[in-house]
Amino acid sequence: MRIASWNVNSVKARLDIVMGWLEGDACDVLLIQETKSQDENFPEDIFTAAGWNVAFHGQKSYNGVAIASRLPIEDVMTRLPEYPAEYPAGHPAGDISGKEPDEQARYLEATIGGVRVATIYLPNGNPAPGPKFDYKLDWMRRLEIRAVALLETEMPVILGGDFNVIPDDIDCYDPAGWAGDALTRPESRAAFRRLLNIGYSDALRALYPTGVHYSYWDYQAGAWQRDNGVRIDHLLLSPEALDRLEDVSIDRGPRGLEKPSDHTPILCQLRA
DNA sequence: ATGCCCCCGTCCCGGGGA
Repeated sequence: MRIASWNVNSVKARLDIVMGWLEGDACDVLLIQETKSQDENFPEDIFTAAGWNVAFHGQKSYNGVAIASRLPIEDVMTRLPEYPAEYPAGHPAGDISGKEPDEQARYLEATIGGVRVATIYLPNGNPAPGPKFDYKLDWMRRLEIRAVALLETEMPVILGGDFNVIPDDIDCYDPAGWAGDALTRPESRAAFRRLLNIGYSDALRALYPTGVHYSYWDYQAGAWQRDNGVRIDHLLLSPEALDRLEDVSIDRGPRGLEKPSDHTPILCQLRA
C-alpha cells in the first residue's frame, strides 16, 4: 500500500493538479491538508467519479483536511479527542486540562486496509513567541497524547501531514535565517522529537538518514528555482508500520507545474 | 528591515500562510 501526504493549498484551486497526480497512479491513499473548503463545498463528486473514496473535514477559508483512498475509509474521526476525560491532569505531555476543544479543522483519522492513518495540519505558530505559538505547542501536546493511545492499539499507524516543523538544520536551506521562527524553535523541535521518542519513526530519515530532502518552497523570491526549500511534511510510522516500510520518496514533480501548491507530496510504500 | 506570492471571502482589501 502506497500512502502519500500533500498540503495542496486549496483543494478547489488545485483540483486539476491533484486529480492529475492521482490519475497517474501515484498512490493508494492520499492524506490532504489545507483544503480551505467547507464540507458542503468539497468537490466530493470529482473524487468519487474518478474512483476514489474520500473523507473530509473543513471550515471556511482556512485549514481543512481530507483523505482520498482507493480502499474503503472506515472509523473516521474528525478531530483530536476532546477535553477533559481523555486528558488527565499531570500527564507527562503537559497540563492541558480545562482548555477548550479545538475548533480548527486540522486533524482527520481513519482506518484503511488495516492501517490507522491520520492527516495532520499542524498550526504554523508564527509569530513566536505569542498566542499562536502557544496554540501550536498546545496542539502538539494533544497530538502526542493521541499518538500514545494509537501506539497502544498495536496497529500499524501513519501520522502524515504538514507538521510545520523543520526537524533539523539540514532540513532548511538557510538555518541561520530561520533561527527563531516557529518552525525551527527548540520548543517545536523538542515536541516533534517527543513523537519520535515515544516510538514513531520519521519515514524519510529511516531510509535516508543524512540527505537533503525538501517538501516546501515558498512562492516568493524564486524559492523553487533557487531550491530554497524546507522539509516540513512528514510521515511518522509506528513500529508496526515501520516493519513494513519498503520505500519513501518526495515527488518534486507537482511543485514545478503551473499554479502549483507550495508543498509537494511525500510518499511511502508499505509491504502487504 | 521589509516585501516578494498565493488563496479566500462577497471582496478590490485584509487576514493567513511558512
